[in-house]
Amino acid sequence: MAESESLKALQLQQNKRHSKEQNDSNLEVEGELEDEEGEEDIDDDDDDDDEEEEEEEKSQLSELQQLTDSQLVLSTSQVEDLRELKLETLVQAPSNAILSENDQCVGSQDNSPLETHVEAEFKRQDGVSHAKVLGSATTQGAGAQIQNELQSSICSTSLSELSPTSVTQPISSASGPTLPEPRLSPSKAYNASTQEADRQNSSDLKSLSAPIVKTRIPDAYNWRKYGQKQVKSPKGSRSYYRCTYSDCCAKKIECSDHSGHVIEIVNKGTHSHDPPQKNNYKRESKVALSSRPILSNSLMEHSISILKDSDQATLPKECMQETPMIPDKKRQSSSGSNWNGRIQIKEEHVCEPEPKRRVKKENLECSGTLLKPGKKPKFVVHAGADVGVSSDGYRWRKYGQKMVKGNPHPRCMFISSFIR
DNA sequence: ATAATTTGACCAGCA
DNA sequence: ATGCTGGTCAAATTA
Ligand SMILES: [Zn+2]
Repeated sequence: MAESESLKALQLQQNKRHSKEQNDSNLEVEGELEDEEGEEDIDDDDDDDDEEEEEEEKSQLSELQQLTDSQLVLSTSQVEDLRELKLETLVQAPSNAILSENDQCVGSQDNSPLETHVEAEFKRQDGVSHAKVLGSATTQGAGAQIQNELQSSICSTSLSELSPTSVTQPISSASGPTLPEPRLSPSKAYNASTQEADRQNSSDLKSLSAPIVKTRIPDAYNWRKYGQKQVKSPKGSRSYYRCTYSDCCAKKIECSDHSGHVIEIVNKGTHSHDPPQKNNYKRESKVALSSRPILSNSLMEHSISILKDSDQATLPKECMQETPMIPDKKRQSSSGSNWNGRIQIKEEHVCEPEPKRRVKKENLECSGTLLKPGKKPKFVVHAGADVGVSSDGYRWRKYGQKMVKGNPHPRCMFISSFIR
């Protein structure tokens, strides 16, 4: 077992190294399964040709329009809306929507293959610290944050109806106009971050009737991946993302199964800001074009389970096993594609920040004088005048200044000017 | 040149 | 103490 695992890992790595060659073969493979919808997954091979990207996107868009038109009634004149709506419409649950104000939901038909589930699980544990949770369960406003996030894929209205125990109910998603606007440009950070899973998918995915699964749940925020781990027990991987917004400490963890499908997303912490909304960028349009369809593809055949929780301790591993899929079937799938497409989204609100935080090495160095080889100690002192005695007691002379992205303030470089 | 991702190492908590 | 695991860091790599 272990051997096969490592072998797989090796292969994966090779895939990465020679992704382009791999792409070719993958394309062949995919070719068999999506003759008709093949156009949708241009993203697969667009690594090389930036130039054609746009054109392809345009054509893709028209394809999209056709597709969507066939599925539901949309005014095609509103291309913008269409782009946004694509996702939601696809995500839309069958007609038995709970939603009453389905003005927002563009006429959903039953032919959508997909269900959307909202699961809320609130386990009361020993009473402590869960008042908050319950609060958020019963009052809609408890977390604007949560609302925001949920809204991006699911109608928020149903949330208020969730019972405190554990509910799974199909709802109609698509909160069209009410969306804070969308998941837009996570694109870059995001697309890239999916690559690994994508590659896996492209090889494993064969038997799925849908095109490529770009495993990514849209949300309006930009995430940067800062870690990934292989996990054994459910066998898969876990990706760690952090919100790119400065000073925002929101994180999320994506758990994928062995074939790279995201089976669970855990949101940790709350954003200290509103979802980014940059429509003024030129690139944005492009990005939007390319990213939205991708996302929608990914969601087409999924069910999404959203699971709210305040504390991971309340959700032991059982849940992990519960959610992914029916245990019986999961094994034998020849291509590992029996994954039933359910993604669980979980909200976690940690009261106290990260008890687990690793101690910064700088601190270690400072205190313990143990220096990693090749690491230089770094000291940060308060800025003073261009020349003069700084708060560290030494005299520095400014010799440069540059702007650093993401930081409104310029970075000034100082050189020690020896005095007496 | 710059920023984002990958990936092995590291740390802390737990059994 | 030992090993395992989840989470994070950061150098190297990639885009
Ligand atoms: Zn944020």
